[in-house]
Amino acid sequence: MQENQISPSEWEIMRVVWTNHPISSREINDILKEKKEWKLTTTKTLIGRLVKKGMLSTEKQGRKFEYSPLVTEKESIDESIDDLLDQMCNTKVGRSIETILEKRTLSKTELEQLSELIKKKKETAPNKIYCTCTPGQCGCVV
Amino acid sequence: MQENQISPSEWEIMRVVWTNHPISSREINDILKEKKEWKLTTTKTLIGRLVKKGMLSTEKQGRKFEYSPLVTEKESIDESIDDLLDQMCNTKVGRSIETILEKRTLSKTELEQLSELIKKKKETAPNKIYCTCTPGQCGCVV
DNA sequence: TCATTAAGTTTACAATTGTAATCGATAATT
DNA sequence: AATTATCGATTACAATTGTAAACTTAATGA
Repeated sequence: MQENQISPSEWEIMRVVWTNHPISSREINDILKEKKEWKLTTTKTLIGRLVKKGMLSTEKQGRKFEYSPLVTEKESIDESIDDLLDQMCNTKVGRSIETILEKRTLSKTELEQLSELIKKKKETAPNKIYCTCTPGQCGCVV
Repeated sequence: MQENQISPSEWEIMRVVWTNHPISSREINDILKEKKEWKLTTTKTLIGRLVKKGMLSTEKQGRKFEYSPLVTEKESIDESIDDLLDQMCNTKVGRSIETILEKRTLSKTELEQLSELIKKKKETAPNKIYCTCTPGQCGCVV
């Protein structure tokens, strides 16, 4: 199936480790206590899977283990976004960004940065986006 | 687990049906022939699951069935995006959009529309985005 | 009419994921 | 030293997903 992605539950663990590391399984579990009503063993299972997937490193600290991330949060987020966008036609990406912008709140600064970036992109932007979908999977007239 | 989402393989089917409907299972399979080397039965299984999930409607047309979408492509795309963004801190959304813009090519028209939208959003944008993450799951200083 | 197609349905089976109990080793406590 | 509390590791088990064979029924062609 898919090549070693981070599942939603695993993502919860990763966020904790990205924020605090090195960190022990108990500490991870404590942090997630209210949000997810997981038993300690559940947390441990997820940690184990993340270690096996190469997402977390372990270091024996005395008798216990301390975990640290082997991938960055940005990397992982970007990958998820890519996976998502790869599922749709190129010509739908623009509209999707619009939808995000409509629904989510960004700060003035963030919007300003986006404006800048867009201005720059406009210089080299094509007049038309070409669809590369399998014929029959999108209605674009290329 | 997750509430009736569309899996990647199912998504392939949906794209075909969104583009061409009503459509029969054989036609769907023909369209996907080169992209996915699925047996006809595989296609049928996926169609069956989508019908069960309420994503496709069936209509008996003589002896065979014709399938049509019960959800729109935009709805589905937006939902996927929401699921993804919900996994991250509010304060990371802006940066994520930037990343998309950097990596994907948008047309002049699309960029123009985004500019417009951003301009409008700026009027009501806050100076700061507030993080609502579980403490310990992100490093934002709120 | 009888065999062959073709449609959908049922069954299958491994991998992934969500969730957790149990086990074995080690450390801390009494 | 004996007991208990902790760790990580192993095992468990159902739901979802990817992928497909087998089955049933109805239609079509010989």
